[in-house]
Formats: sequence, C-alpha cells, structure tokens
Amino acid sequence: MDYQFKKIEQDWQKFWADNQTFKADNNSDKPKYYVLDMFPYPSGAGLHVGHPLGYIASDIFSRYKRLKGFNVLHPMGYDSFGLPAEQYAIQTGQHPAITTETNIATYRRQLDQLGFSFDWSREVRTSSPDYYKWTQWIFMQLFNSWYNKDADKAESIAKLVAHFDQNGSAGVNAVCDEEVASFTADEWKAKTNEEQQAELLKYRLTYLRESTVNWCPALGTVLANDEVKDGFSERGGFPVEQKKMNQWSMRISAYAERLLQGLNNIDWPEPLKEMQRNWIGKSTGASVRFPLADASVDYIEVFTTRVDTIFGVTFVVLAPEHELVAELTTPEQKQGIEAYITQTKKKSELDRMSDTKTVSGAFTGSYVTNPLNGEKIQIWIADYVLAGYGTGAVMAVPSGDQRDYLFAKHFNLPIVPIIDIQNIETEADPTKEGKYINSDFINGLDYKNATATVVAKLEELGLGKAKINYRMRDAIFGRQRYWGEPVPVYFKDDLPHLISEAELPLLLPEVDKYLPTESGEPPLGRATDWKHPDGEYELSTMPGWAGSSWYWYRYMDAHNANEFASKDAIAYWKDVDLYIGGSEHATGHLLYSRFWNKFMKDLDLVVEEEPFKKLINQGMIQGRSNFVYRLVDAEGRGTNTFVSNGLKGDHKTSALHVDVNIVDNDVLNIEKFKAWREEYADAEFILENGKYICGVEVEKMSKSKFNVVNPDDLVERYGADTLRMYEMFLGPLEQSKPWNTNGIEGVFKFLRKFWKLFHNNDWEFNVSDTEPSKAELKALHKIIRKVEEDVERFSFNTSVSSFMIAVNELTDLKCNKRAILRELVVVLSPYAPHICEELWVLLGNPAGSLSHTAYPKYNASYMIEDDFSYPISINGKTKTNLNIALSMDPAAVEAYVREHADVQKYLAGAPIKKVIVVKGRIVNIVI
RNA sequence: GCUCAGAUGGUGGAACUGGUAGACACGCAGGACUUAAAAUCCUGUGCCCUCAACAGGCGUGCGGGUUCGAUUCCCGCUCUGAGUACCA
Repeated sequence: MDYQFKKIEQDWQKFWADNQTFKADNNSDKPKYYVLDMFPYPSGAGLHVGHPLGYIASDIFSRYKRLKGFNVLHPMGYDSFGLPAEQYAIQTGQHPAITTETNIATYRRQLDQLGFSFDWSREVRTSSPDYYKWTQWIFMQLFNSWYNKDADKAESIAKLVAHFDQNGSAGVNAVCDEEVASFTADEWKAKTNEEQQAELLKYRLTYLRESTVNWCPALGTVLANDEVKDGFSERGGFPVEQKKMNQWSMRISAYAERLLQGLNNIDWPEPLKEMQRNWIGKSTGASVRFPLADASVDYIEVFTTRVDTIFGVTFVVLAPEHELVAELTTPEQKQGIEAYITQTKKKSELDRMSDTKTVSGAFTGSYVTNPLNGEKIQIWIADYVLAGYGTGAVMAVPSGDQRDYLFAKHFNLPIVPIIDIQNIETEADPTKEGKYINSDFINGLDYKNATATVVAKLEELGLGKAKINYRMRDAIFGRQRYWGEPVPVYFKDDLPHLISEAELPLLLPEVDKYLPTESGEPPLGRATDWKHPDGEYELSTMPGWAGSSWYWYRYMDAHNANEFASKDAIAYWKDVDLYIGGSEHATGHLLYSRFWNKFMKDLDLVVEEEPFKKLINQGMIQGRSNFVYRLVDAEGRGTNTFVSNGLKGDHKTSALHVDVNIVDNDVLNIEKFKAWREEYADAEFILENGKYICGVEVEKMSKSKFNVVNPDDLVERYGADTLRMYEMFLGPLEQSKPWNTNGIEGVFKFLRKFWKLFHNNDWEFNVSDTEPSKAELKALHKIIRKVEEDVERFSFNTSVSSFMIAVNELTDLKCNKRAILRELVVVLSPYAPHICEELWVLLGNPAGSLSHTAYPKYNASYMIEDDFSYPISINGKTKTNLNIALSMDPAAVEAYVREHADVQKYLAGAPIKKVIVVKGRIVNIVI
C-alpha cells in the first residue's frame, strides 16, 4: 500500500486514546521524568501553526525518554480563566464558561490530530471548581502566613500571634508593612479582636493595601505593571491611569533574595535569568537620614548606592508625591510647588517616561542638614525621583550622578568634586577610582575604605545603616473582573475574614451582565443571593496568574478531592524536569510560580525549592506576509491591474496584503486570487516570466494581515507526521523565525521515501531477513548516535536532516533488511510516531508496544574506518584530498604527503617550512 | 540610554572541543518518463573570471588581531530582534 497518512494517523490516534498508551503511573520502578508545556489559554481563534512548536518538541522529548526507560509524566491542560472570553461575554451575553468550553473542544481536536503523547487523564482547567478550589486554598495558606526573616521562611500567623502574646512586637523580624505598631504583650492582649486583626493584616503574605494601581477605565480593571506598555494596556491598547484603590497584594518582595539566589541553581536560558535578575533589581547601598529642623518628623530618609559621596551632596530631592512635600513647602514657595505638582500630574502618563531629557523641579524653601558635616542643604522636588522606589527621596551628588548634574546646572546649584581624579567639566563622573577630597574624615581614602568608614560613622550616629534595596514590588492580586477565581474572603466590620475550608470552593456566582455595577463595583456585585452568613464577599477576582502558579502539582494527582495533590504523588514526581514555553512569561508566570513554590516549600507542602529544573524557550513563530501591487492611476485611484514584484519599480503602485494560502513559493495563484474576492474577479496582471511574484515581509501572525497558516490545513494535505517534522526542520527550537510553508514538500517526500524502504515497486510490504552489510549498519548506527546527541541538547532540526541522510543512504544501498529497518523505526518514532507505529506492526510487533520499547544501543565498532580522505591544505587553503590509512602515524602521513605527486604539483617547487598532521582530520603544509 | 541575543548562498539552515564552509531541504535550470499535466526519477546550482576545466581569484555583517589553520577565540564598529526604561 502507498503511504496513506490520513488513515494511518486516524487509526493510531484512536488506538492511543482507546488503550491509554501514555497514561503515567504514580508508582514505578523506572526513574521519573516530568516534561511540562506551558498550558494554553484557549482562545477563540484556535491554534495557528506557531503554537504547537513547543508541544512538538516536548512530545519528541517525552517519547524519546520513554524509549530510554523513564516513567514520563507529560500532561496538558488549559489556563481557562481570562479576559477574551469575558470580553466576548460582555459583547454577546454568552456565559464565558460556554465560550471556554467550545474553545477547549477546538483546541483538543487540534492537539489530538498532531499525535501528542499527553496523558489526558490528568487534564486540568483553571476555571473548573475542582481546580480553583485549591487555588483558593493556597490563597488561604498565604493569608495565614507571615515571613520570618530570622528563620528566612514563611511561618504560620498563629506562631506570630503566640509571640505577640508572650513578648509583644519586640524581637519580631518580619517582612511587613512599613507602619507596623510597637507594643508590649500586655498592650497586645488589651487590643480588641478587630484591632489585633487589623495589625496582623500588616504581616500576612496576602494582604490588603491602599495602593496606586494601573486602572484601565476601558477594560474596567486594574492591570499589573507587566500588562501596561507605555501607558497603554498591553491587551487592547487602552489608556491606563493611576488610581488609589484598596487591593489584595502578595508579599512577593519577602522572597526577593531567595528568588534571586535560586536562579543560580536552575538550568534556564541565561537571558531569561538575566531578565528576572533585572526585575528583582537588587542594589546594595545605605539608607541615610538627613536631619530636619522644624517639622513633624526629625529627618528625611534617603537610599543611596554611593554613600561614599555624601560630602558631595549639595541638595536633596523628593518625589513630587512624597508625603512631606506639603509640610516642607514654605509660604513663599507654595505657588511654585503646587504649580509643579499639577504639571507633573498632568503629564504623568506618557510623557514622564518618554521625556527624560527636560530638567524640571521646584524648590520647597526648606533645608535639611548633612548628617556628617552639618551643612545646610536645600530641599527640592522633581519628577526624576520616583515615589515608588527606595524612600522616594535622594541625596543629590551632582559631581557623581548625571541626573543630579543636569539638575544642578539647570538650577544653578553648587557642584562639589569629591575625588581627586574626577573630571566634571561637562558631565558627572561617577568614578570609584582615586582618593577622596573635600570629604572631611575620608579625605585620602579609596572607595572601599571610604564606604566602610562612612557607614560605620552613620551607624554610630544612629543616622544611617547599610541597606539592600529591591526594585521588585509586591504583586497586586485582584482584578475587578468576572471571569476569574473568587477570593475566599468576606468582610465584616471592614475587616477581611477567610471563609472556612469546608466552604471551598467558593463558586463563581451567576450575574445578569458581565459589567461593573452602576456604583462602580466589580461584576460580582451584580450577583443576587451571594452573601456569606457573616458578611459581604470580596467582589474582586484573582488575577490571571493565580491558577498558573501551581498547576504542575495538580497534574501529579489531578483528581484528588481531599488535597491539591497527595504527599505521595509529590514525593514521587517532585518537580518539573523539563519545562518548555515562551520567554514572554519571564517576569510574570515564571516569577510568580517560583514564589508560590518557595512558599509551599516553606510550609512543607512540596519538596523542592525550585519548581522547574530545566527550562527551554521556544522561539516565536512570526508571520510571513505576501503582497500584491495594485497599479495606481494618475489621480491616485487604485485600478484593477496588478504588477509583479520585480516590475513594480516602473509603476506607481500601492501594496495590498494577499492571503498567503493562495500563494505558492511567492508565486500568486491567479485563478485563486480572482476567486478570493469578488472585486478581483476580472483583475489584470503584469507578469514577469509568465508569473506573478508577490512581495514578502515578516510581521506578526494575524488574521488582518492574511498571513495565518492553520495547522488543520497542513495536516489535511500532508499529515501530522510531516507537519511535526517540518516544524522541527525549520530551524533551532529557541530561535524566532517567520513561518514559511515552502519546503514542507521536502519533509513529505522524505516520509514517502522512508515508507518506500519497506515496500517494493508494487507497494507491497517487503523486508528481507538477510544479514545487513557493513555500510547498512554504519548508516543505522550513525543515526542512532546522532539522534541521541541531538535530542539531549534539544537540537531537533539537525536530527531531521540526519534522518534524511540515513534514508537517502539506505535507499542508495537498496536496503530492506529487517534488522536495520526495525531499529530505524524506533529511532524515528519520537518524531513521526504514526508512520512508525504502522510499520512497527507490519514488521510483526504487537500493536502499541513501540511506545515503550527500548531505544537501540549504539555500537561504535560499526563506525570504524580503515582509511580517511585527508584534506591536504597549503597555508590553510584546501587543495586536494588523499586517501590515507588511519593506522598510519603522523610522521608516516607527513612523509607520504611530502612525496606524493599531487602535492608536488601544488607546491610548484616551493620549499616546505613545516607540515602539520592532525590524525584523522587534516594535513596542512606551510610554505 | 542600558541589558541580552543574533548576522553564513536566491531561501530555511548545517558545520558539536579552532581542522575540507555551505550538510540537509526549498527554489531555480536542464533532462528522463508521459499524447499532456501531476507525481516520480536523474544532473547541475556560493560569487567572479573563463568556450571549458578535478586552472585561478574572492567568499560566513564591517575593520583589525592571535594561530600552521578562524563561521568558531580576542579587540573595535555597523545593523537587526527582544527585554527594560530617570531605580539614586
């Protein structure tokens, strides 16, 4: 029979499903291996050809690991809460659960037809109550925990209460809100329950905070920093403004140092680790207090990384939002300050970020004193100081900091050099070399000693100390949206209380509309009869990252009704050995997941500190758009004539996107084009060489650009095995590249040629049991080793080439030997599982046994050659090749080459200075 | 601006620790089979010079360097892509 991919693929997909071939067992003598894909959000558009790239890679890896004797866990599920379904619900009134269900069905069909070896019995959906019950449960654990810096881990809030009962707040070293109270044990016990709860909320790992949030009026929701791009929402591109709001937050900052250190112990791409490091933004420095004379507080606290430059401070700058601004403004300066604040508020959204060149600011009229030399220093406000970082105040050292320098020049403030080799003619010089001058007791010291001396002095005075600052802020954990997990909290007397575990899951209630209420409350405010017996439910829902921050544990034990996953299951699977997904989740999902994992480790709920041992980023598949060029007449109107790309220079034209599916190798199919749109039915064409050549551009893959390629079409035309191999053949997995269907024929031809090895000219199955030849064994063992090496280093594209070479070689050898072909089927099966299963059965093996058979053993002895065709080069330029026995030692090779007639010819009598012989590699003659 | 990644034929890409640059595939050109087309098969294909060559020259973004030998290592630059955005 000819290679009938359609029938073969359908049959085997059915077989795998019916027999649960890829069901993973939680008990096994085999070593475990956990391969995870980032689960998709099931969007209405379905999969395009870029989505499966990572899934194909992980599937090849999983199938390979099974052949290598591992018990492989390779699950799949859906991150099914999210905005698009809700947006659709707002427009159509259809419940997001229904949209989601439909979309999941499409995704499932598309995934199934690619022949993935997922264990579907473990499927999870973040929007299913069975699942989000446990998301809510983890939220409750966070609420019931605080971060003990002495133990450097999260601990139960009950333990903190016990400490307060015994010792009051003394001796508590916690990551908490800034304005926690100090109290004795007696004072604590004297507090009302409400007062105690209010105080404890300042310690909990999930807590309420009055915070400035990115509010997007058009979406009616709050966005995380990474969902805002240049003042507009990443999704939809709507304007975003700052708004004060009481929000649930996660104290991720407690884990900043551990999140940073943990990066050293995981095998992730360096650029991605770098992104997380930047995001965490650790900086080592000191906090310094600048005493104030007549104010309600004694000092202004600043953070600096260059405390050694403190004698160069000539002014102090506060962020316009700093809480002391109003108080420090003298009556004479009031007008100026207020005008400046109004001005910065107005431009805050876009301009404040893009406009970093213009210097602006205003003088408050007040002064602080330098803590070390008592000098009187002006206090200014300026928007180059950010309220959200450090203390919202900086000590300005114009000689060492370029921003301070520009500010000082602009407002005519003094600039004092503090290091002898500093050059501050035209700009600040932040050097750390040289000796200090104008710096009192550190004059003459070097950077290291100066810093230590200054910190010691400040500590002695009680006016400063060494400090480490992190840029990473606590994560806001609430959305004013419908389609997300309800927060398991109700409010009584304005205080949040957890619902009881028995009440989980707190189900998402039905609402009449998916919009905010008239009074501006979130959509959940519309739910009737949705009330806790003791108070009002929280109306926010959890953000998109909640459900995805722990899902890999649910796969370990997906149907457990009593726990998020059993202790046994977690003890067996431990962590994810290989995680494949896009780098766009670098600072979102991948950071939050590590945070939750560390928290769960602290509570002994899980066993590993880091969830994802090895991570691979698959590159983005971009779109490759095709264009036609419409002739434009003298009046600038478009005509119905189209010019081929090579000739468009001679005409006035306008470029139009054309559907890439009616273009083949950049040649427009004119008949299909005429049928594409009614208006083109009688279009005319100016051709080159009888063809219409389209223009090409790489853009994002999107419907509006007509460059979306649907995997369904390709599976229909070539089959899943071809598509799987072609996606790998396209190039290195980690590289981004435009999709181009040109070339898929080559892979298809390869599979037909592979099929042909097993068949005679009448397409009858025909293999022979004769002993394989040396050449055949060599071809086989070459590919056995090559695939091993390639898969282990995730170089799937090179394997595909090697398969082609192997099949080409065996075809040339007219090899149909069972001993060879049987092994070849096993080696190819991770890449092209359907065709291999079919041939495996034709070879007489039991159906379905291929997936768990053993990968063939590489035998190096088949690779040994007697001689080698040495490239002979002269001064590094290859001139010819000579066949020389590999048994010959370098000296003998040299002698042989020196005497050889061909070499003499190239030398043309020139004297040989030196001959380099690398055995089995090369001979280089230097003249 | 800063950080990171990358640049190889007409195209996607290969060359793993410095050792034959362009594997494999697409495309293109020519041929076989066919009434014809599709499919299939064969041959050629980095560029330049040349009637042609198993004759020569040039070739891995650009300019230098190290080396017997550099796509690979070092220094400087250009361009492209991604992330980040006054972080004190």
